[in-house]
Amino acid sequence: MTSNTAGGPTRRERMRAETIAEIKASARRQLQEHGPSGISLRAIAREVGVTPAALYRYFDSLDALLHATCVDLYDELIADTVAAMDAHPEDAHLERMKSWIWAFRAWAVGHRREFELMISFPDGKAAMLIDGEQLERDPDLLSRKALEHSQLCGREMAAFYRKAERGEIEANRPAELPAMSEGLKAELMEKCSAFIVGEDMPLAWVFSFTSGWVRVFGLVVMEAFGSLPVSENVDEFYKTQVLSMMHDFGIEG
Amino acid sequence: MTSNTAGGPTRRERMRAETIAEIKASARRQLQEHGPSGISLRAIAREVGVTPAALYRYFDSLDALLHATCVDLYDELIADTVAAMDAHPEDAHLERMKSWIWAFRAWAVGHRREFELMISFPDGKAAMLIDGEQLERDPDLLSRKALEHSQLCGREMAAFYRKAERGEIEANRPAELPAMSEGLKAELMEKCSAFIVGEDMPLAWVFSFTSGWVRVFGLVVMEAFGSLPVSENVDEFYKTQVLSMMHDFGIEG
DNA sequence: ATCATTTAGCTAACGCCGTTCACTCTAATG
DNA sequence: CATTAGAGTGAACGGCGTTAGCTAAATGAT
Repeated sequence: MTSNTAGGPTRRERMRAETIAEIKASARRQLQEHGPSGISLRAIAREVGVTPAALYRYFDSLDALLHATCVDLYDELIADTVAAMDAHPEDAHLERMKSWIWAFRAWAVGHRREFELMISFPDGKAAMLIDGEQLERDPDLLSRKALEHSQLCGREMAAFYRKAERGEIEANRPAELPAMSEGLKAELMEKCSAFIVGEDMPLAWVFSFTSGWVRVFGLVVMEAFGSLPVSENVDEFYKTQVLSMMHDFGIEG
Repeated sequence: MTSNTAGGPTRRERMRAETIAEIKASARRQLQEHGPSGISLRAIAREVGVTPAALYRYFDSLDALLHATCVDLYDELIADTVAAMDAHPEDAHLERMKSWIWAFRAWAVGHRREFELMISFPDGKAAMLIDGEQLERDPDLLSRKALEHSQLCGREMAAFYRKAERGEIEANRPAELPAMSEGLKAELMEKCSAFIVGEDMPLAWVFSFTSGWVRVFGLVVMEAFGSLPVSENVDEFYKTQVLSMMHDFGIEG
């Protein structure tokens, strides 16, 4: 057996978990100080007080450690976002969506180095079948985490739509939908059923949601990487952008 | 004297330029194959057929080489964009702006690795005064290149506005402007006078232009980094986004 | 044509880096 | 208590960016 009589984690397991946490913390520190490419296995070992080789008992490679760090960062972003959203009542969907945006922005700008790592971490494919045996590093885990993050907003959107449909809140029809092929319509509906789990909103809502998602992403990336053409009044600029997006949904205020 | 009697470049200068080109080409190849962090000075030296140390006769450091490469990439992007825009007559501002978007997108998606380098290259500050002597690496050169790129679009926008103002083309007032402080208004006008050189457009146009710029940037980054929620019908999705942006300017079609 | 100077390139070395392998010691297991 | 699995070590390999000192060739001036 791998666990003791009490069923809890073994002493060894606790020690191991603690070491892993220490390693990750050190990696994180280096990430913040020297950027994604400045993370050094040997430096981590030095900081943890251990031989470089010892780290291989915990991670298959530096890449694996980076991947794990990346996953942690997503979890952190998601936790922060959830906390921000939960500052508003469950049915204040609009406010919760705004909080989602603000939390995303705050996190990305406050953790530029981390955000850089998350955005540019080599996608999929990197992990493949080797001798028919699946690697530990799940290629899609990161995409799934990113999806999980966006779903936080998608869910609110869906709930908002439902309420509007029932006439419980004021919302006009989203702005006029551009003409598009059946193919694009289908793909939008399909891909966005991933964002907005189990709900089917009309195409106009899905389209506006996707457009908004692109706009927010653009804002956040530009600000984090320093190419936003507004710097002193960024907060307010975001607000005007949010207003403009809400307008697309036929919502004012 | 450093040049011969004919006034043209010396034999040595020609050789030197050729070698530099060779080095850059090799760096570029490695960038495409192994990504920004996979560029190795020693590998370049190997490929060029020279000792690693020899490269220091041409670039102060690997970082300097990367910086130079980055500048070249911007020039390439700008050249491509200009060529695409020039496929339309000088006064077809709308078409030229669309071409700008398409060229940007095509370049970024067709050169993901390069785009990654350009976006994440450490900004400013890196180059500072050393012993009161300016370094060769100009910290703002990259920002200026990025500006140059966006100005290509800004100029068309300004020209379009001028024509619309003169009543030579149909264009309604841009959509209603969200309320904003004098501070933001001033900053928008100021920062965007950088995009739209020498012209002063009304705030509503400047705001819509900036919003559109953010949207395009979001689209391009998301597609290049694989987080765009549309994949099969991307072309068409871009078109709908462009239509939606044009709508913000009060333009249909 | 000769000499001095500039310049491109070399070799060798330094101190980093990620990774592997064989080994030891210690702590948990049966 | 004997066995075993796990954590850790030390040494090595090849690769990296960078520096210093040297050589030889091309250049420019006399």
